[in-house]
Amino acid sequence: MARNITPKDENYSQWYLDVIKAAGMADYAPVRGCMVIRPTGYAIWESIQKKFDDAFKKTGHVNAYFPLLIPDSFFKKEAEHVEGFSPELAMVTHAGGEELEEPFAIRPTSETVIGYMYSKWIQSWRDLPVLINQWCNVMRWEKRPRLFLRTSEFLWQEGHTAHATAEEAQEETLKMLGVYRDIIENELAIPVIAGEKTEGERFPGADHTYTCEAMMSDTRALQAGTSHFLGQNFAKAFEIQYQDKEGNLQYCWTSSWGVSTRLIGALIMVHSDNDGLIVPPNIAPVKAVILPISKDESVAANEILPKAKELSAKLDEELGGMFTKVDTDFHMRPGDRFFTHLQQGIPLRLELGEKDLQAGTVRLVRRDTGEKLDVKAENVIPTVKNILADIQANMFTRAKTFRDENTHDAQSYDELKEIIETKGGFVRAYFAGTPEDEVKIREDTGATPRCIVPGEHLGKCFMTGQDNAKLTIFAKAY
RNA sequence: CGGGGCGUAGCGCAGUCUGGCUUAGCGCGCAUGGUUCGGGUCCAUGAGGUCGGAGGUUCGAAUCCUCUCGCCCCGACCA
Repeated sequence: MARNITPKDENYSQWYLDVIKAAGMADYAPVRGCMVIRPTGYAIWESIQKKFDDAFKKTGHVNAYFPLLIPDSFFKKEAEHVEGFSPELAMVTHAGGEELEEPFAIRPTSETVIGYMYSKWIQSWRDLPVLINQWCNVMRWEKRPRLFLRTSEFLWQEGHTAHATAEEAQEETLKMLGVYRDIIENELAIPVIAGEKTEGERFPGADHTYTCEAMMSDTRALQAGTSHFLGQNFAKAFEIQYQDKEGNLQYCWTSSWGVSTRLIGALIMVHSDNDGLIVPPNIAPVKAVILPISKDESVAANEILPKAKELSAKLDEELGGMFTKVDTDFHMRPGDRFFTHLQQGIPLRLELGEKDLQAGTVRLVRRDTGEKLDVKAENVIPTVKNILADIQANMFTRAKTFRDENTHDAQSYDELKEIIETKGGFVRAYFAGTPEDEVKIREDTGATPRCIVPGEHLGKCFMTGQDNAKLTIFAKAY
């Protein structure tokens, strides 16, 4: 058992912070609510970034960059957007030693400035669609920050698209939701429910908001990615207009979608254990670590190390990239070296010691299950490939089983309250209430509607009693 | 912003009530040497502090008083 990590069931929040610290992923910055993402954490972000970026490019998007500072007045152009964001804006009021005539907001999201630019760029139906993404940092002055989950500044991508028709924009919104779902499930091994948000949980300025909703290992919910159909709200606010084939001036239909470094928080809370971080092989910057082990440092360095390097090179070639690492910290005892890699979440450890050399084997140890396996040297490469695939699948299945076991149905409001209070987790119930009802539910139970279950699931609303209410997931959320 | 707590070595803390017995300690970590070595060895030696800051009381302040800065937790808030 790791001695530097508080057990989950003792204090979940502390466990989460301890895992981050033990893995060396992040540290607090001198500015309140801000964090430094350290190399181990940043490598995971780069790995996640690459998966998404490749998928965006495949679906026809291109990257661009818009400025960090946005004129304050831009936030006043879309009524709901103002209301949603002004409380958490950070402003630049002085520059060059003088007070600015108009303060600049540090972007909390870029719909406004991108809308402004799109209105200049888009003239004709021939200019559409515009499919642009940007990777950047944003700032939202949150009252209660939490590493990776809610920091004042965070890294993310925001896609912003403009289309000629509502149908096309809606299709784009759902397509990107699907891309998110695919990557979060198949690469991050986090099962999600990809559904629409209720009115009260909608993005300020959107007509429809969709989410990938995940369950953490304490059964609370986390929004892991969102995609918004913005209708013509921003097009009208920023006059994003084009001439159609008939020569008529039309407003565009826009969408926006984003995932952030919050996904790293999700990764930690879904998969990790009391020994520390666990990263799925598809995301792990280092998929396997090879440890030459010997009582005699010179034997380790001169006799075993070359074999370890050879094995590493072969594996990298077979796995298609630099994905293994050889541990040369011979001055450390094996136990210390094991823990270092364990806590960094490296999926697989290959031990190459004198005993293994004599037996002609390599010992493989899985991070996810702790299972140990002695494999004949000639079978190491195919076995590693199989085990990595198995770890990936196992992590997803394990998370999905956990989520399903902690999902319950409620027929009435009383039942919903009771489940939230006693069992927690996701509660499915038919709901057709107003945003005011959502507030009441939150005040009564602490839970909020996370999303509407996709598909046609209709029934009688537990709150209003009306028919054709949609099956909705309620949970306490981060 | 309301309620509570805390600032002493890189981290976690004791000492503060009852000022002097501390040259400000302890654990972890770190450095060096030895020992050990397949899931966090053991031992020795050592480096590391303007006790958050300013002012005051006193022969004497980490300790008492005043002011001030910051952080954490709970609540409110959080597309």
